[in-house]
Amino acid sequence: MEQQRISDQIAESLMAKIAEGELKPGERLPAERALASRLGVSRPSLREAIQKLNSKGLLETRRGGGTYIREGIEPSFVDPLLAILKELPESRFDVLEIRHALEGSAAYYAALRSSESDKANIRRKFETMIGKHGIGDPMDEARADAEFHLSIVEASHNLVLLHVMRGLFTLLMSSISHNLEKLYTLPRVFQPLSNQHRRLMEAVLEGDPERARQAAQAHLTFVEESLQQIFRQLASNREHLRELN
Amino acid sequence: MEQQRISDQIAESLMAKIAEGELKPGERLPAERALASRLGVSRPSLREAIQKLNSKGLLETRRGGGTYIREGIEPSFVDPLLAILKELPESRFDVLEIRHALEGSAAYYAALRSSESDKANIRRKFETMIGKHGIGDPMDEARADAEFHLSIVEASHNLVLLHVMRGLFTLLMSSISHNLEKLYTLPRVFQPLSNQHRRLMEAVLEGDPERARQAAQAHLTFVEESLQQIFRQLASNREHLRELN
DNA sequence: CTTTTTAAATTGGTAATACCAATACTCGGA
DNA sequence: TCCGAGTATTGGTATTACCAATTTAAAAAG
Repeated sequence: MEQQRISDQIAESLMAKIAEGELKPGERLPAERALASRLGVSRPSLREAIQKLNSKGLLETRRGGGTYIREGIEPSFVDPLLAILKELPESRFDVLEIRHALEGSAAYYAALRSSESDKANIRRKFETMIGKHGIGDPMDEARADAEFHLSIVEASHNLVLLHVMRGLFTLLMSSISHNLEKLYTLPRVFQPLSNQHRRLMEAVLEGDPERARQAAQAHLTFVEESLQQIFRQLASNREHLRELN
Repeated sequence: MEQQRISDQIAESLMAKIAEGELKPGERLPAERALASRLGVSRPSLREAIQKLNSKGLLETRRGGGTYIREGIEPSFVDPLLAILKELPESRFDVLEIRHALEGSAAYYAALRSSESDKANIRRKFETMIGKHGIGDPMDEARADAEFHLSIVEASHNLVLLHVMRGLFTLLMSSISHNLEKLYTLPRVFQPLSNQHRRLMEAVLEGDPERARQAAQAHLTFVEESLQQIFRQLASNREHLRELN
């Protein structure tokens, strides 16, 4: 009675992989023949599954080119927001407030649920983030920072949370990208940041939920205050310029 | 130059025939082999078209039986993320975990920042929610419940938070709609819910951030546990049915 | 050495065929 | 008239082959 079409099973499994982030938007799917043999199914069955996802708008197929995962899946939460943020710069801190609430929980559940591979991934992202510092590309460093935080969110094994956080990061990146370098180049800001990241990671790796939550919240409080200072400074600079006119 | 897949052409033609009434709901489609040869296409191509319409909910296929045109015409969801998460039942509790983290903050900031009109709006939504109880439409009651919570989020004056929460509510509604009535019809569940709502509202109206946060979190904890119980009970019911076979 | 051209490899699209499994139907027997 | 077994029908899956568009890389021209 539990007889499910295998094309449905395939479609479900692919959707799960997209939802879990194993397959990222814009990425290319393996060729049909290769994927079919890897999944141990026939090519027609795989194609039926692909057509379904295609009609749902999750995939995009170009004849002779390949099958790609459609972009614009995350913006379902974010899309209307980009317009808002352009009109209302103050809402930058709205994003930080939400991160403050969410990252604490993410760290908490990550400490509880993370598998060994999750932990290895977090460590790897931490190392690359450290390695990016001082090379001179603040945007690259910011991306590595975001990926470190997202690796913790992934380890929380909450798919909805992962999607929301991804949306928030793209939002944050696009709204304060020009001010990010300040956050990474000032030594008296970077050193505490690095320490906070390390404490957060260690709490998660050791499986201490409460400490992880506190570490995440302390980190976000610091980021929030640092950005506040930077923006205040910029504002006062603008004031000075205005006086000079 | 814009070459269309013939499976798409078939799907389109079938949809047109359904729309024009040439194929009526409940009616049976010709057998795949017959229809394929009548349309002059191969069976795999026809099958791909059928799978697409199948995943859109327009057709219903029974192995060995035949393919029928579905009676109920449901509004098809366009949101890809929604489509994904609807297929993953675990995501229900993912949403609740996030609400747990976010609604506490929303209540906190609402207590700090709400204007007089915000407070009036919250009161109004609370009254309508109470008024809906016992009339017999659980879905309507659930909607009023959601609007009450959203009125508090609005009062937090965080636009990004408002958008995220709206998305989460539609997700929650669509994923547990069939189980919602249990949450509102059982008296021993409704009474505590109502009290929690009142305490949350009072804390916000009186401008007590910490109490508001605690009230929101206590409420979510209760909802989470109640839904866990309901789902566990449903699962055990299914077990019993299975034993009877 | 760079640019352009061309040919081969890769990839999705379609078709034909065979066989399996579940269902529907028919016909014979009670 | 009803019921049950057998058969035909129907959807599900796999295999194979070939076509068409694209991509890639090698080769040729500058």
